[in-house]
Amino acid sequence: MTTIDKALALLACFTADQPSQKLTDLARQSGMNKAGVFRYLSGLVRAGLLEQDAETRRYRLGPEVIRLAQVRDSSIPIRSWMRRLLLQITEQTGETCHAALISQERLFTYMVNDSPKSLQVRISPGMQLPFHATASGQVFLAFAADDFVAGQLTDNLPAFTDGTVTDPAILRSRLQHFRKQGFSVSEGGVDAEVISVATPFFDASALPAGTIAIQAPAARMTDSMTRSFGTLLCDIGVQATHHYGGILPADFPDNHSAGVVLQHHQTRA
Amino acid sequence: MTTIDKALALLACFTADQPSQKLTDLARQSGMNKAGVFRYLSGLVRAGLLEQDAETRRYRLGPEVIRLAQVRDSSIPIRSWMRRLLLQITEQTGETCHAALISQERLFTYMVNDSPKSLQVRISPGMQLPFHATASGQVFLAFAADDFVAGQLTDNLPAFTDGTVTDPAILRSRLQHFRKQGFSVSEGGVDAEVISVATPFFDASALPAGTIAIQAPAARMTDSMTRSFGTLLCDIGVQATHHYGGILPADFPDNHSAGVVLQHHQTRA
DNA sequence: TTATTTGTTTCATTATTTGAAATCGTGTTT
DNA sequence: AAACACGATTTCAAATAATGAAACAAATAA
Repeated sequence: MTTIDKALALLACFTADQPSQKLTDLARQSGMNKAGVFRYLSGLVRAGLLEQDAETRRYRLGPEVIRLAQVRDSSIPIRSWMRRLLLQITEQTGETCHAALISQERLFTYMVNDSPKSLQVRISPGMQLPFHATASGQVFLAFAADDFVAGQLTDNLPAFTDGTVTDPAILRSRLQHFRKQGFSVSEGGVDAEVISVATPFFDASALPAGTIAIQAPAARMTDSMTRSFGTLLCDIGVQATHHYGGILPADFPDNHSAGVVLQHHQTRA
Repeated sequence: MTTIDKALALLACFTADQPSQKLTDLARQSGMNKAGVFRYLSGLVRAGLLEQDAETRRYRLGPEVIRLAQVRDSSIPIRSWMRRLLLQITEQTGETCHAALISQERLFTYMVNDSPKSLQVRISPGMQLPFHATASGQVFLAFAADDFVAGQLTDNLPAFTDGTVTDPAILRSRLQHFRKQGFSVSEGGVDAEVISVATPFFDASALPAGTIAIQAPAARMTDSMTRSFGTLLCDIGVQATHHYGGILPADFPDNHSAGVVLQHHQTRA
């Protein structure tokens, strides 16, 4: 492990749940020597990736990460078309929706579009989505590489509600189904009383780059609604893939024409 | 210079003008050995801060910078209130406006709100603003620390148009004036035919954290309009400072103009 | 006050970085 | 097809920076 890896591993410790950290905690969390962590953090501060609160001495992400994100979006724009797609979803469904992106094997919410009508979901950008307990995570796995899935669907998955499925075997069989239909439906995985429907969009290797999901209170959902939400999302996912410069996997369902159900050949397990 | 400094110096090479780079260019640009640059870049790729185009082998910023920016915004939110302020400005003035932030001694555009009426300015987020040639840069310097100003107002400043002022002495006297009135006005510094008006907002040390600016075609601007734009911006800057958790410098002009609606441009244009 | 915790610096030892040159890989020219 | 050109990647002994235990400093708790 190089010096750079060790220094940058500290960056990964900053999450929406823990947006600012003490030196001692970072040292414990990363298992590195306190003096070394101090030197790494100093370097990250010099580069503007972190900044240190003058009074509490706590570290938090610095303004340079904003600049870098802007630069990335200027060459690989996602923000503008994703916003348009999410607005479109909420317009057609009236429900809250969000987009998530993958980075370093973590799926995090990137953009949220709140439903005008209800005060339902408390999703905020930057949060990490557990793969096994969210519609987004599950549909991501459904189209991910096998070894990636194996790395995620371990034993001892945490349960967030009574309804969280933690059995890898059951999850795997659901993933197969989600892959066939192109979208996932998940009820009460993290939040009881909430149904989520999600679909992936793909990168140039036909691997999922992120997901787009609708979240609605379970009370007002019916099976036919989840189906039409799923169909809508698949269509949106195809558009997102196109904007992203990606390609669809060969077996991604193409139910673009409303109501027309095509016969699918099972091309891959 | 530590290994980390050298590795992270490469990150700073990625700008809106050069969002993707070849290894050889990065080596030349940074003055480092090609083999070392390769190792650094590999580390940055492993951390997700960069990614490498599979076919062109060029490096560009990776998805992790987006996650980090989201996390930063979740603990120090700027996006939501800044958007509201910019909308407010365009609503009251009808002109394009933008916000810029400082990072690593570079001022870059963070958010742009385009005027509904015209196709004027081609500012895009992530671009670096030269301090001496933009209204934003100048008003930033007007409130910046002396040694920072000294570092920026060197001899041999580049001229972008015939109207760009490059004489440090002249610039310094303008800064004094801008500091007194709380906003800057700059005509044709980068773009001929464009007038900019800008004001800073401040961090917890009463140093400028960024700027907010209006840009309009020179043709339809009058002195009284620039004055009222400036007054509006000062008010917005005070609000931004408050949202940002900063404090105003003691001499920041407090011209209470609340309620003044800027309508004259509509009757003239 | 003294004890305790947390952040920062020191310094001899150790392991990593370094960079010129060789190699690989791909696309281009003869 | 062979030779060439160009940039990316790997190698390896020499050079240098990283390491971490312990000392120190500064803030906080008892």
